[in-house]
Amino acid sequence: MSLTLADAIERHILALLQECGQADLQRVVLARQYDCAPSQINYVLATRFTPERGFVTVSRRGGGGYIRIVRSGQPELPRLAAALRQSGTGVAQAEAAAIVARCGASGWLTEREARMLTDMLHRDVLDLPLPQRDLLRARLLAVALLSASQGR
Amino acid sequence: MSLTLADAIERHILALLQECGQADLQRVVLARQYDCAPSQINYVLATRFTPERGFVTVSRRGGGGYIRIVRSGQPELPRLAAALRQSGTGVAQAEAAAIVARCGASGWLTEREARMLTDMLHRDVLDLPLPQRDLLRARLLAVALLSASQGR
DNA sequence: GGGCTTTTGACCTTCCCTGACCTATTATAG
DNA sequence: CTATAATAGGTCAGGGAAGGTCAAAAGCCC
Repeated sequence: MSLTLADAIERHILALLQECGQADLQRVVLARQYDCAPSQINYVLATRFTPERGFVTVSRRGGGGYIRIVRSGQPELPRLAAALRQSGTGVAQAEAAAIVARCGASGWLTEREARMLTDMLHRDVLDLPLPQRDLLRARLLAVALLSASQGR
Repeated sequence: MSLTLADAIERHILALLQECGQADLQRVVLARQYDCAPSQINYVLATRFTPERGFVTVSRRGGGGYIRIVRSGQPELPRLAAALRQSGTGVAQAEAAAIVARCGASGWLTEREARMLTDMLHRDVLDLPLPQRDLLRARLLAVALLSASQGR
């Protein structure tokens, strides 16, 4: 559909990232290339290259200034998954729900993903006697979080 | 046999779908073409291109906004969930993966959701003896699909 | 007339893009 | 060394361009 300016710039930056795994650019230069206001670049960064979408940006002002965009893995989720796995202990329904809710609130999971997980981990669904039920829940949750952290 | 405006617009969109399997349109443009209120387009979408009838619509607002309608030949999520539940029988891993993949391909699930489900439903994760394992997988999948269908 | 579907219009939310102004960093003149 | 100029990025409010919602009016068919 009709490519907006923001979309075009997004692609440009994504292409750079594809090439080198990191995109260095100068705001005014890119703005001139696309014949737009420099702040448009900030708009693209703010709406498309957010931490929530797995990017971090660093920049420097003044002479020789630049903007650098890099893909950031999502360390939180793998770390959480590892913690769950290591503990080797089970996870109660309420505990799981709290973890999922926190991940949702901080943007690591979408609202829909959070809802799916919460529903799936309900005791009536797992339907096992108690020591095993919580263990299964822990495994499922760990796998889900790990899986969610793989790319986007 | 009176052809209402809504019917005409429905045919128009169906024709577009026939051509390319996907219909992209701009609301105001189509409204002008049929000399009607823009919200009339929404009415047609809401009454004729519903998930129940096998369509998904996505849209973007603001400059460069558009509406996209795609046919998803795949069974609707709640229906699938109900089928899984009713059958009362288990679901093998390969079967589950295929279902999830189809849902992903037709846009009912995001790529990430599909990956999460596939991973969660792996036999090593469920880790139960065989009649129960497939039954648990069926329950999990049904709940997940149902949950995913609950709004966006 | 009663109950359905269709159609419209007023109002809302979201997204794009810019311009004016601000802050940080470096270069340079005195 | 310090003050100032030059350079570069950051922020924010606001206007315009879409699409979304909802209730009320208008048709239509018993």
